[in-house]
Amino acid sequence: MTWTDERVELLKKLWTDGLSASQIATELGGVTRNAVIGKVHRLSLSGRAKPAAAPVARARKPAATTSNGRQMPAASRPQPTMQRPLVAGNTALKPLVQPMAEPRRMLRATGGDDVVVPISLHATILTLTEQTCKWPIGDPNSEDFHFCGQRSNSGIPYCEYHSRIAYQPVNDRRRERKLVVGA
DNA sequence: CCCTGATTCGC
DNA sequence: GCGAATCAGG
Repeated sequence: MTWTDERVELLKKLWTDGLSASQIATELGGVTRNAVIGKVHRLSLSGRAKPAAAPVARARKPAATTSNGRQMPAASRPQPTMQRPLVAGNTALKPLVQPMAEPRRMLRATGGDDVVVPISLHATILTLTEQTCKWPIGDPNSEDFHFCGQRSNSGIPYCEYHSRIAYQPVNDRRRERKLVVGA
């Protein structure tokens, strides 16, 4: 993938909007979060709103050699200054995607299994990753719409509970259960 | 373990 | 310039 003007612009927008590098990478497609971060640095738009933040000097690896046989010219490495960083990292000011706190609900299946439905984490489309439950909750047309957001096993789009609903065995004859889903 | 951004350096 | 590897940290 190449960094076209459009992609760079989108990157800038999403980054300043406070999205994480991995989220931006997903949004852009064809790039990893490392690529995004690298580009962000090259564009010099790293510190997302941290006017007076002291630069954080990071010492990397003490090791002198890597598997490639790289040698670190330790003498030429920039030395840490005496400055005491006020804050490390810029994650703190990252704007919350969800301003509204929703009362959490517990739902139960009504079939008698007495299975507890996971608490909704109010995940949005941008919050979802490879291993967050993508079970939709609520009316997609509503502001309140969100996803389950529970951790799911690798490669499985739903959490344990919602997998059961999603992948009900077809052979279980007359096992129909009216399930209260969504909110 | 999942995630976050930061950094280095071979390409 | 690019981004994988690797780091430190939550």
